[in-house]
Amino acid sequence: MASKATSIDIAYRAGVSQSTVSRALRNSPLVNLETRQKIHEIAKELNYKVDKNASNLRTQNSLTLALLLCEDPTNDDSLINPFFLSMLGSITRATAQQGYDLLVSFQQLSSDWHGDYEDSNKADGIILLGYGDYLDYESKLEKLLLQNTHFVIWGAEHNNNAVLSIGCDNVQGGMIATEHLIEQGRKEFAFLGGASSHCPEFRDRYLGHSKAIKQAGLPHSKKRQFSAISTEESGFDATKQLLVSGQSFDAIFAASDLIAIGAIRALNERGLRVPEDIAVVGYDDIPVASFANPPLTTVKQNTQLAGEILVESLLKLIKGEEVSGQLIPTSLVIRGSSSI
Amino acid sequence: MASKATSIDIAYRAGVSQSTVSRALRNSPLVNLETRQKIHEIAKELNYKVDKNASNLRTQNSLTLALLLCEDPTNDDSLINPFFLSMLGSITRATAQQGYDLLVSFQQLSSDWHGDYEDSNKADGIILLGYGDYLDYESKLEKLLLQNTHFVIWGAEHNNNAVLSIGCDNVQGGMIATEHLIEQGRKEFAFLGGASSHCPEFRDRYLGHSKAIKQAGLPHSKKRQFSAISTEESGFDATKQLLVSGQSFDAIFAASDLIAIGAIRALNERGLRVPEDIAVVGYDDIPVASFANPPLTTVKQNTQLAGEILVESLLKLIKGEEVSGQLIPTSLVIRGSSSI
DNA sequence: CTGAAAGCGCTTACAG
DNA sequence: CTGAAAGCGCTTACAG
Repeated sequence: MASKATSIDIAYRAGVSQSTVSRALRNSPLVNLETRQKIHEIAKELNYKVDKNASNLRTQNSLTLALLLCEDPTNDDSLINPFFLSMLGSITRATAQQGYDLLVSFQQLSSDWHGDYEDSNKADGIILLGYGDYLDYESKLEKLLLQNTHFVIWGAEHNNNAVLSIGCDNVQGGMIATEHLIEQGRKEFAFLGGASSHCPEFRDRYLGHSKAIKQAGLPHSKKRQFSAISTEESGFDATKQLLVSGQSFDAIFAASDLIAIGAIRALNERGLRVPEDIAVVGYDDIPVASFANPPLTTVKQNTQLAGEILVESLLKLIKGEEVSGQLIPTSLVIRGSSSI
Repeated sequence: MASKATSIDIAYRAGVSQSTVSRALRNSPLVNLETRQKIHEIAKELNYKVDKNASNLRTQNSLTLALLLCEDPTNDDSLINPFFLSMLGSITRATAQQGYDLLVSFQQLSSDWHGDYEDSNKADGIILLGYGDYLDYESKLEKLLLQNTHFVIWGAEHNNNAVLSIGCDNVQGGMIATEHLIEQGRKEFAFLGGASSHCPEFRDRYLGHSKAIKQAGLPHSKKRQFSAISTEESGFDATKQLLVSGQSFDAIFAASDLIAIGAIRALNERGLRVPEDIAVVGYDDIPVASFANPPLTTVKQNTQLAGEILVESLLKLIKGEEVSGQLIPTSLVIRGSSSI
């Protein structure tokens, strides 16, 4: 094939200088309207597209964002948390809307990616998504800050104020889930999910959960909290532990839908019916939730909005505008697993 | 912050020329080992990363692939077919393994993306994924070919041999699903999914389905085929139509899991039990499948392998090596929806 | 083994 | 409103 057209080819055909072509294509008002139109026509004819590498090199920005999905290495290789997949969708859309491209990468928490994307001018900023162990994260984030990398992270608020984090209001989510269970007349609540600072999102859900119980004047016991990571298996195992613990309970609030689905399986195996014997509420509203048996009541995070805010905030950060972290409110989706 | 380090900064500190730095960083054996090591050290110290825009501009390639997900505009904005999401995961991984970056974009079939990525030198090649109407596609693909764009598409074989397509063997998939139903003693089969050339993947599944029935010497009737697109709603509607059609049937083979799940819902509403009254088999093995009620028997596509082959094929194409389309075999995952 | 130099294709002050 | 020119940060023939 003929090699790709350049702005010089266009200049030649239009009988103007290359600078004028460049201006015209960027719709500079400096260029005579007629000339501009003619140049646009020729560009279309030649199927010309501005070379991104050249223009980025010149302007020193890339109009590209990088999305790093940090997977928990404990997870199966082929399984990405469906919640993140949904976020990925909304981020892709939001990025495109702003006229940026999106570079996507899955990273093990262990790998050495800090700032790689921005340093090599591949991206103007980075969005970090991940449910990994929070504390392992810390040092990497520090390094990113040190390098003045532009980044936003999805999740709980950060101890370090310099880190811009956007997340759903997990405390509020834990509250509305638990309040709903209380309204259903439940009295003894188990919580499945890590409640330590290793996973602040789960911890905050637990905090909201506890708060709702106390506000209702019901007895709260830490003994009914069982750690789990966000997989069906882990939820299954945690529920087994709960069952053998001898703790009595009539409701489970799981820190994620996958945990909740594992819990339902464990309950069923034990001959317990959901919701008649035990009400179950999950978190995330992943696609599977509505197809679970029974359909899962769950706390929905507005991924559409979250993606938009994440992208907008990052762009503001890049442009040097004022930005602050945001908490996005959650809502409860009531299905069969919690109400008879 | 200090502005980003360049190869000149390194050259200055190392007391060599910038060309030598460039060579050393690319590990050229031309450069003295000692010098090379020193340069690498300094680079690390300065947190230097080769500027991608500059090097890409110079070498005229981008070490980037673009993934275009073409969504059916009929779909809800926020819902991406879970099968594609799984493909996205495997493609991301395969791309990274080959040392390439991945640009991801969701496109409406209607938008004017042809070759945009490659023309602007943002990517060396394009992977197309999508369940859209096949025929609408045609003209775009022709254009891509005309522009000598490097691309692979996921899906059925193409009429136009010049188009490199990688896909699972849909005929074989349709066969193993149906053979399984026959083994279960079923005799009258309904097929849910479009069987026209608008959607060759579904059509091929239908072909395999029909073939298996004929091979078993069982009666085959086109009247038991009902069109559906890959959504739960469409599966629900198609099953309603099937039910009012008066056709008798004891098994349903759905062209996708989402269709199958919709079918099960429609059957249940009608008071029919799965699998006792009607056996159901789906296609894709999306995450939801194992959580369906009953768990869905389905044809599994090896997305891991598919992603790898897609990426490898595209890279070969880019490098000008010999490539040809491939059919990836499928396997059957037997669950409760088809066997009692 | 190393350096000086050209050039990838743009954008944008500067001069007119 | 337009053009000539510099320069973004690399890679790589060319010459030594």
